[in-house]
Order: sequence, then structure tokens, then C-alpha cells
Amino acid sequence: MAPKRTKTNKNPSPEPNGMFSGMVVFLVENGVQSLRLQIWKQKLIQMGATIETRLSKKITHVFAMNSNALLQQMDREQLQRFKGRVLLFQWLEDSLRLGEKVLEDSYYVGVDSEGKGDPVKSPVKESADGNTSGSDEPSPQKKMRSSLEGLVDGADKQNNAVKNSPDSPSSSDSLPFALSSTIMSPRTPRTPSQNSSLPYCPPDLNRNITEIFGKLINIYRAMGDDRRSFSYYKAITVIEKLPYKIESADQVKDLPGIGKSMQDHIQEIVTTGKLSKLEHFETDEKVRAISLFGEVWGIGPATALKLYEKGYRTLDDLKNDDSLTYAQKLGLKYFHDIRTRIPRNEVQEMEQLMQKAGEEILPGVVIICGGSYRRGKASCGDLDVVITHPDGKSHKGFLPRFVNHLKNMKFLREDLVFSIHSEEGTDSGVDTYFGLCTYPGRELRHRIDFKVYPRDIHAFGLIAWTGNDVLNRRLRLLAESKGYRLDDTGLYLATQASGGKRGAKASASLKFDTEKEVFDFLGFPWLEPHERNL
DNA sequence: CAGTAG
DNA sequence: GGGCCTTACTG
DNA sequence: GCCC
Repeated sequence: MAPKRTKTNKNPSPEPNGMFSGMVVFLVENGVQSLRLQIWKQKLIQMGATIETRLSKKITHVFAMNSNALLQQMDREQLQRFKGRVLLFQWLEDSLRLGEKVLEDSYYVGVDSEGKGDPVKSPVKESADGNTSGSDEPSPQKKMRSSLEGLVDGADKQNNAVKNSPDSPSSSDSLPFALSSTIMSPRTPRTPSQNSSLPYCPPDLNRNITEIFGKLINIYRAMGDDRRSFSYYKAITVIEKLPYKIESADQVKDLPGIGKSMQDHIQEIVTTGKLSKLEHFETDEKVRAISLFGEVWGIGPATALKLYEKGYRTLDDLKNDDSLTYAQKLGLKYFHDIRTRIPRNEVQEMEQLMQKAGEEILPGVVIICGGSYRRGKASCGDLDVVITHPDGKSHKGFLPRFVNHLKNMKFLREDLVFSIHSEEGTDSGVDTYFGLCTYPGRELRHRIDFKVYPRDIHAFGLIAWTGNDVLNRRLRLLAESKGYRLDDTGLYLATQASGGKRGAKASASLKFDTEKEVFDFLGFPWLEPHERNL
């Protein structure tokens, strides 16, 4: 694809006939994730639109995340005078997805003419680094009816014919086929409202690239080059969000996390379909062995390398080596078991089993299975169990008894790591256990982790061990920006001592009873566990 | 202390 | 050119 | 690997 363009231009080439040609737009950047903003700008220009950095008469369209963001940048008076259209960015998103301009009617940004009461339901929403994009419950339109009366009357007129459209499901429900007939995409996108209420997930149009990068992540990690590995990880998250298929390195050269090397790699992949660098790795005996060994629980890059240098090449070879630790031997013995994913319903049963067992030892104990299970995934790689007790103290000493009980039940089968903190002086002590368990009546081993938290900070453990990692990182960054430090054991005021060295933990964590209180405190829009698959 | 996991 | 993630257990 |  992406035939090398002649000398033309290197930047996104504006197509005179692009679907946005003729549009002169002004973007309200408040509340827009910078990455998406970049993408939008690029596509707008590429598809023929002109972007103005300040408001003027020439502007035909203004885009904003929501009315609040809009009002942060334009006052009502300006809006009254403005004769163009004021649309939600969602319109851009949907138009790009469909490959043609969608009807603007249900994308108008409404602003109460009075000045009070914002049309947009939840004031926060589309928070700072949004991206949760569509996931917000209040769908764009219904909240703006009645509110878009006064404003933008110019635009209002042209579409008042369809005035009822937003609320009447007509467009999508009454005549679904009439609508879909003009639309090619397999899953009829339906009404924008429904669209935006879906968890924004562009089909992996660039799977050809992310798949290869994914392999590089594992290879570099196996070699101990976590930094580089992480770079590919970040690049993937960026590329995955693109609403279009990359056909040339030019299209990604300005994206965050994409530097010279990534561009070159992407260029090679889109032109040849593969990456010679990866091919080379995959045929390299050393890389293959180290990658394989590194997948054994307890074996990291250093050990994997040693084993390779000892001449081992297969997992079978390793069985003859007694330099392995007990845990590593277990990881090897149950290599395939541990890699086998666990069906959701089985995790659910095991969670109930554990809750019952816990109750027998300590009435009132709260046992929650977190991880991908709590995020609603259909299958899980392991069990992450977060435990606490409402009385704030009897969680101490619970874990050893719990583990013993579960061993007697033959639910827990082997130990990997066992560490106790709650008993000792150090409060905020979280007891931890790593081991292997089996589904009742079966021998297949699963990895299981227990973390026992004091009540006051257990919300942090729940958040951290529910994930996903993207959310955790985002929360941590948000906390940081507000002068705090967040981890799985609490939220601490960031002392300057923390900067230089640790010990910042001198102060105790803030205490919260629920996850939501933590989200609220940080000013992050609440996400149900199943909404945390960012 | 290095190595490892989460 | 240097940072990019923290904490704690095992051996 | 990327970014400052």
C-alpha cells in the first residue's frame, strides 16, 4: 500500500476532495487527550479541513468535548454571535470511523442560554485525560435537548427539522435498515448516541504492527531490557487507538512514543508485511531459549541466560538442573498448567469457595477476587485475591490460618512465596501469599495471590489489584500531579524527602472506605470494575 | 546482594 | 547522556 | 526504545 508519494508533501497531505474539505474549524482543546487531539488534527487537515487557532468569522465548525469544555474557552456572548456549528468531537470520531461525514444533528453542543445548569449531566466527565471517551454514561444528546434552544440558533435552524431525532429512537430503532443501507460497515454504527456510549474501541486496524511489536516486548523483556520493552508497550497503546490504518510512517511520525526507530519499523511493516529484526530474533537460538526459560515462573533474564550458557535449550533440559530454586522447579513442573487460562465461571466458583472458607475462620472477613476476573473478563490468567476485615484489626494473623485451611481442603497445593507484615509493628502491613491452587476435583494448577489489607487502606489494594495497569498508571500520575503518591497500600502526601530518597512514607496513608472515595478524591471519573479495561 | 514478581 | 517504576522476599 |  502506501505507495511512496512523489515529491509532494511529507505532512499529512491535504486532499482537496477529502471529506472535510471546505471546513474551517476551531478546536476547543480542553479535556481532550493530547494523543487524540493530534490524531484529529492530522485527519482534519488530511481530509481537507483548515484548522484555525483562534475564533474568527471564517470558522465554520467548532469542536469541543462537551459544553463545559466549550464554556471554558468561549463565553456565551461569543457563542451567541457565532454562526457556524458547534459540535462534539464525537462527530469527528464517528465520521472518521464511517469514512464519511455523519449527520450533525445529534452532535450539537448545547449550552444553557441562562448560564446556570449545564446541559452536560456530570460536570466532571471527560476528565482531564479522558480517553474513557465514549464510556461515559451520559450520552451526548439527550442531555442537551432543551439546552440547545438558544444557542447556535443559526445551526439550530437548519436542523430543527430533525429536532426530535435525538430523543426519538427513530433513527436507529424504527427504521434500522433504512439507515444501515447507506452505511457499509458490518456492524451498523447506529445512532451516534449509541456509538458514543460504547467503550470506544477502534477495530485493530493496525494489528499487523501491534502484533509484531508485542512479540518484541516479550523478547526484550526476556533479555532484561525492560526499558526498551516498555517503549514498544507504549507504542502499541498509542497505535491501538488510531482510528485509521497506517499506510505510511508519515502518519505516525508525530505521535508520542513513536521515534525514529519505531517509524522505520512501521514503515517496513506496512510495506513488506514483516519486520526483519523480529524474524532475526525468532530464528536466533539464544533468543528463543532465553525467551522460553523466562516464561517459567521464578526465572528471570539473568537465570535464563545462565541456563542457556549451561547448554540448555528446552524446558526438558531444565528438569535435570538442581540449581533451580524450589519455586522455579514448581514453575517448571506446572509450566503448562500455569499458562492455561481459567474460565470465568470457575474463578467465580473458587471465589465463593474461598469466601466460605474464610468465613469459617473469621466471620465477617471480606474476600474479593480482583484482577481480570473483577474486570469482567471471560477468562483469567490467575487469581488475585484481596482480603480485609471491616473491624480494622482482625485481619491480622488471618492469612496463615486461611492458607492452612485451604491447604487442608486441597484447594491450595503448593507455596511459592509467603510474607507476613500485619503481625509486626509496621502497620499498613499487607500480608501476601503466592501459591498454586486447583479447581475442586482437578489437578490443573493455577497461580493464586492473596493480599490481606487493613480495612483503612484496603480500597487501595482493591484498585491496584483490579487494574488494569493503564488505569493504575493514570491514577498514580494524577495523584502525583496533585502532590500525592499513590500505590497499592495507600495515598500519601508527597514529601520532598520522597524525591531524593524514600522514607517519604513517614506519614501514614490517607484513609478511605471505598474505591469510589479514592476516585473522587483524586478527581477521576468513577469507573465500575468492568469499565477499567483501558 | 542479585534476581524476581507484581 | 541519563532517566524511565516501587517494594520485599528468596537463596 | 523514547524523551528531555
